[in-house]
Amino acid sequence: MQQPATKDRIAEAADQLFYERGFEATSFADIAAAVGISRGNFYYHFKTKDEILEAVIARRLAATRTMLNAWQANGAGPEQRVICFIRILIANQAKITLYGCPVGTLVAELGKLNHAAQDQANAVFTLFRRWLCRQFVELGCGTESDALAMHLLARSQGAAALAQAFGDVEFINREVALMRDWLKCQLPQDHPR
Amino acid sequence: MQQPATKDRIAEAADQLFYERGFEATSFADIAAAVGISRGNFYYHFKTKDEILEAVIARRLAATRTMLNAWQANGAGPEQRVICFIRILIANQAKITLYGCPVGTLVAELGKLNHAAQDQANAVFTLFRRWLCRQFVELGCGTESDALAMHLLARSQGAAALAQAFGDVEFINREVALMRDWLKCQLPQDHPR
DNA sequence: CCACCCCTAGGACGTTTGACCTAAATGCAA
DNA sequence: TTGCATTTAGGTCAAACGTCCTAGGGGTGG
Repeated sequence: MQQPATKDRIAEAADQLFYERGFEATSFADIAAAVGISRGNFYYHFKTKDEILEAVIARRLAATRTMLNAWQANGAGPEQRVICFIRILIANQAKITLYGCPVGTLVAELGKLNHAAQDQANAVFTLFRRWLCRQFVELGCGTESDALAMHLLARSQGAAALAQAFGDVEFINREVALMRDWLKCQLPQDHPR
Repeated sequence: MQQPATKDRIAEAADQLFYERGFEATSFADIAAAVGISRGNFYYHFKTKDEILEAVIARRLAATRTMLNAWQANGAGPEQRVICFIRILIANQAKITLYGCPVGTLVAELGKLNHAAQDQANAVFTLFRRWLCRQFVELGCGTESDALAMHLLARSQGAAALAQAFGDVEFINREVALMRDWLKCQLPQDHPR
């Protein structure tokens, strides 16, 4: 059945365009042109723009879940798993320098105008937050775990934001190194401040 | 002469609306309605939307310069001055939780569509960067000073981004506390507190 | 008193947007 | 074959957008 093919191609193109140009700045015509289909076909699959947004967010949620599950199952310990998270910044260096963090910029944009899908977009953050929290729990950080997860998320967001602002790829590497140093200091042995 | 009055009122209203709703999402009519003037009068003062954006950025640049100069002149040492910077997050807690960082969100938005004014908006970041760098130099951090400034900027951006995403005011307080702790650790040992 | 000019008001323009519709073509499956 | 899902190409619509124009108000200077 080719039903999912076109619908997925639309969601994929919309995903990319929403990331590169923003949600509001991307028009139906832009997406249709990117996929190479007619506007009519477009409405056959998605009736409103918000529907596309939901599909895009669902896509990102699924992709994030898959990635986190893969890390969870690859046999490494929690510290290595957190390092996997930190390394996302390096893996996506080029795009982050150009467009910032896909999650952060979308949440920020939707939040500015109280868009209904803001909570859904935020769910991606929550996914990372809970996953990171679990890693810190396994590392023995106890009740501090959620705070550590939030702090690491914030560091990532900040690194992405400034890398985009200054177009500085190298800055990401420096921040990643600092995060890895910070992570070492959060291990139970030297945890107490 | 009251010539600047209306022009400034427009820039002020646009500044606020660009912050709360974003640049693209704010229309001429929105700004005109906020100021209480007609769209025609509007065009008399600003011929294009980009002109308003430039005025808004100029406003923010001036306000930032004034703020930094005030801190520079208030007699405190460089460490206290950096703490002044960190405290911006607390002073603007409520708005940041709702709309994020004014500088960061604008730069991110303009960057997404290669807007010509992106560099001007970035200048606000550069202002903070250089000012912070000077403080760290005075603290004796030497060649690391600029890196420390960038790092602190990133931490602020991250704190603002996540506070907005999760609508969590308290998170800002925790990040501010962490930044102050971090700042203490950056002081060379021989530097008196 | 008149002329001038800064300021303001309100409407008109051309375009684009998201949304909707239609009629017909294509292809696959029962 | 019939039937259904998919795709195409095009047009329409109201609303909103940035932009632009003109007419008039109101004070100052000559």
